[in-house]
Amino acid sequence: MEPDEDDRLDRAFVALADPVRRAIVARLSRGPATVNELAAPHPISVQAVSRHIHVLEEAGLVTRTRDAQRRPVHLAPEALERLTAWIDRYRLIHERRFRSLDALLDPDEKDRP
Amino acid sequence: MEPDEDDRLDRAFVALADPVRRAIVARLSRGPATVNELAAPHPISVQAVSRHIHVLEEAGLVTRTRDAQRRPVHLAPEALERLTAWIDRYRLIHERRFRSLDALLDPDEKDRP
DNA sequence: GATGTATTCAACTGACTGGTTGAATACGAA
DNA sequence: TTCGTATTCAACCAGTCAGTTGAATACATC
Repeated sequence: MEPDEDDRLDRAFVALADPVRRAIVARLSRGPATVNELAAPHPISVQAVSRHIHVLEEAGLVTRTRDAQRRPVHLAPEALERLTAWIDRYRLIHERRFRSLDALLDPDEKDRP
Repeated sequence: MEPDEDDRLDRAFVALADPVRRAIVARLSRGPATVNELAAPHPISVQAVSRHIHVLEEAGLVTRTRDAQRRPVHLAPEALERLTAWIDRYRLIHERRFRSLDALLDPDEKDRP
């Protein structure tokens, strides 16, 4: 059951922990781009960016296609959804618990927006 | 302008990149806990967990109170919101762009669920 | 086939990180 | 004051990671 589901989530969090990779994701949200295009804004070598993209790919955050010698990179929004799902899960558990605590301390306000 | 706003976001992403720290966040969503309580489920030393909590605190993901010699840790859901806000921002930009591309290629389906 | 461009592979390096153990601090209880 | 518990500080170590440069691969064009 769920062989590497946890692994994928972990890789996604690790991938977004790097500011360069987050910048790449931000750029890709506006459309696919090649490695060179993605490297241009950053003061690091193209090779380094290539490896960043590989990390994002392993995390399922991006996919790649072929176009002659180019390898355009595309955002894979499902992986981003998995991340927000994880975060929201615990955020909502916390919030729900908080509300019921409020209700406990202040029983008159049981039905509040 | 926004002195360390970026820094806070970065620390939050880095903090959640570690599975132990994510487990701590998950546990705290069900209510505050002491360092010892948080360390119990993990096969590492209490000192190590103490440092994990410190990282979470620096990222603004948790806060701490005093109770005699205990230092209960509480979840700070606003930081989690900042994370989802970042992710959703680019996820939505991507999705919006995708829809308008669809409409361009297939102009008849302008109003689809 | 030779050249140029886009990308990746390989080997190396310095910095950071997560773990350890041992000592220190803070506080309540006896 | 002494003892026990909770937590943190400090020094150390091994592994990981992001960057580098140089060589290799893949493809289009000349």
